[in-house]
Amino acid sequence: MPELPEVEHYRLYLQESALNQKIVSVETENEGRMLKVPLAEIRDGSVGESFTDTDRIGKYLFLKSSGGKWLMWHFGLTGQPVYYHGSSPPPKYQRILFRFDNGYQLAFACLRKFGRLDLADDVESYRIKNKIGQDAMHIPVADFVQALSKKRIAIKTALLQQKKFAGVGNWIADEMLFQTSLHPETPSNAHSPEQLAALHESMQEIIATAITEGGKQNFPDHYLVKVRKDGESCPTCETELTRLVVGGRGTYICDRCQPGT
DNA sequence: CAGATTGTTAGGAG
DNA sequence: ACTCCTAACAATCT
Repeated sequence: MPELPEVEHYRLYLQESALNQKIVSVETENEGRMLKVPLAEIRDGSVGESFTDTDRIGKYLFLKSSGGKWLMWHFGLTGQPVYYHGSSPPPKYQRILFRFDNGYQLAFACLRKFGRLDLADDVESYRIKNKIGQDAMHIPVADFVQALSKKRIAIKTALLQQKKFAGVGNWIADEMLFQTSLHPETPSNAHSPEQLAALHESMQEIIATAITEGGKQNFPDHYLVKVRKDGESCPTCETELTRLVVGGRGTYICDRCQPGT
């Protein structure tokens, strides 16, 4: 669920709620699997400090600590930050908790525990070390075209890889291919530069729309995402949608609008 | 109840 | 060393 636009919302949410309050503790109950470094290191970088800034690359969110380190949050499939007052009940599936000295707390809630918390010296070195690509919102069209021209794998699988550019997830990839009338199983390198440029433009448009619109109900009617499920029909031609599995992920297409080669 | 869901990665094959 | 593919991960919903 949390793809680039949702993580951007999380970033703005934290920017406006969780900054500039002294952190008094970090707690977790047996959720070591969500920590990529020992809890003691997270505590060392946080307790007694406060968060002073936010950043984001693709689906990776960063919170700067006044101690100098950055905390990296990755939300996996079901993760969510929740800022709330300690007198309120905790959110469901709270896994990791930061307490502030003003009585408020910041939870990493995560139903399926695929979320991850990590420490970084700085955002750019973390990006390089972990081989995360440029943010999908900011990658120049030439770099985008070049990245996809080299791969033999299915275009949809290529779009989901975070190493060339980061932030595209399952529904955005389907939406991009639908809007450009491309078939998800066509080899990435079988596309013309013009087709790839169109894909880039569609990616920018979808991400920008998703960030400003927020909820999926507010997307324009011609978007696939509004009807992206079994039994629904194509917003353009009303053909019933087809479900495929591409690279192990559920994929919806319109056979008529996206015929492939 | 079997199967799908979602993002990422470890592991293995070529 | 590289590219590509699959399965695994957790927990819930259909």
